Amino acid sequence: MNPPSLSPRKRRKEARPGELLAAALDLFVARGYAATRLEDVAQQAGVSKGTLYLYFENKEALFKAVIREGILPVLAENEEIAARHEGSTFALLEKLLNNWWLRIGRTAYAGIPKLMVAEANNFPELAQFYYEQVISRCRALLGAALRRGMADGEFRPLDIEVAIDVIIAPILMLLIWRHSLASCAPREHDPQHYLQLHMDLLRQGLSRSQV
Amino acid sequence: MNPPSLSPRKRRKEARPGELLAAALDLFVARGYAATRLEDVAQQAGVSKGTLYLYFENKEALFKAVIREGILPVLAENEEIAARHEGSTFALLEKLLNNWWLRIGRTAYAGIPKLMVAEANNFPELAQFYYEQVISRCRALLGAALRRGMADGEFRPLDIEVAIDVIIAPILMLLIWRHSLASCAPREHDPQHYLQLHMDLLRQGLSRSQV
DNA sequence: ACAATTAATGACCAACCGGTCATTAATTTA
DNA sequence: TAAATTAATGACCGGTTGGTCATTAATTGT
Repeated sequence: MNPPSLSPRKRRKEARPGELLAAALDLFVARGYAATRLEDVAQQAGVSKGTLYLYFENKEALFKAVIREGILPVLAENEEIAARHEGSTFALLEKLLNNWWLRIGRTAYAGIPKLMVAEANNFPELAQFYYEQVISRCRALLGAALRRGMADGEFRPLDIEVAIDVIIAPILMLLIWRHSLASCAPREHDPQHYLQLHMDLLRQGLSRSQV
Repeated sequence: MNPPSLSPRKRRKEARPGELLAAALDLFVARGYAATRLEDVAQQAGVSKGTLYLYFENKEALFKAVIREGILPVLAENEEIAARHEGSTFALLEKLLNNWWLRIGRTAYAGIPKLMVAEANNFPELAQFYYEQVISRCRALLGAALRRGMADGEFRPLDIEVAIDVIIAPILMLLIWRHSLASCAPREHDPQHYLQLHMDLLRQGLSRSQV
């Protein structure tokens, strides 16, 4: 039916998974989980749909692999940073934010939080996975930092669990906005500037002594 | 084919649109725009799919009608509150937040921001509509308040456009969280408590004089 | 009572997509 | 070189859904 062997059908067992994961990240982030067709993922990775199923059991496994390969290592890195840190707790918050920006915020992985928010209700399996693997660890990390800051009097006393949410919210919204309605807005804001203002408000808002 | 007139086929031209809009809001919020089947909307409103198309041209028109009927009136209300307000600007922010909570935050409409974020990329038509009708007006309202607070020295000087985003972020994330991954979290936080903490941080973070 | 009007129905269509599997062919082994 | 192995393919299946339209029947007017 098609011209014989016009397709350069090469066997590259080692490279396929990585290329499929990269294509999957791109398309999942651009279109969401449900709306991403596996045939498109395969095509963008330069293989056929059948080949994708050779390397990943199904759509869900493919998605989980994207998270595992891309997000979890950065989390481990930030946990390491917190463990090694000496100095003011606010400086630790800045370090964590900075590394997060370099490894997630400015990369394609920045689209994952919006995707999870968007699909959580329709794919509870995925939501559970993401909550346990990513969110709970993030919260634990930030919670420990806040406790540290309050314990030595750098921060004023606050409900830790609630404060975690309030503090992370603008950071998450930055990503969510840029991956959803930002295209409708007349002008794009500078993310560095946005994060700077958030940290400014936070420095003054958290402080115990009114500097 | 089916038992004759077992169905209580009643003609209720006046009531149908409202009932269809209520059902649509419920399902759109629960499942998202793309994943909501119009047959389910019709069924929940007690009519057949054909009847839905008698009152709304298509899925998009149905969704826009939900926004128009439910969200825009509240926006007008808040614009009115701001116009009439006298007293400190921070008190105005509290008034606006309070009315927003009563009319949107604690109702089913609270699910709309998550829906828009989730579907914006795949339905640019809808995103444009929402940005122009809702978001730009919200931003204008908050921007005017911030300008007022800075002009009379109550707030310290900040980049208005960026501050709008940073300040709204935790409020939006409250809704987004509750309509997405909250079901995975072990314990539910009290939204009033969350908003209170946000306003506390903000009062101290925005203030010029260090009270 | 009977015809005219129109609200309401639901079978149907075309398009779409996750996942399967028999077939093809690149590569390795002997 | 020939046989064995396995990477890669793509036609196909079952299930789904937005939207259409010919038909049915509730209501209204005379």
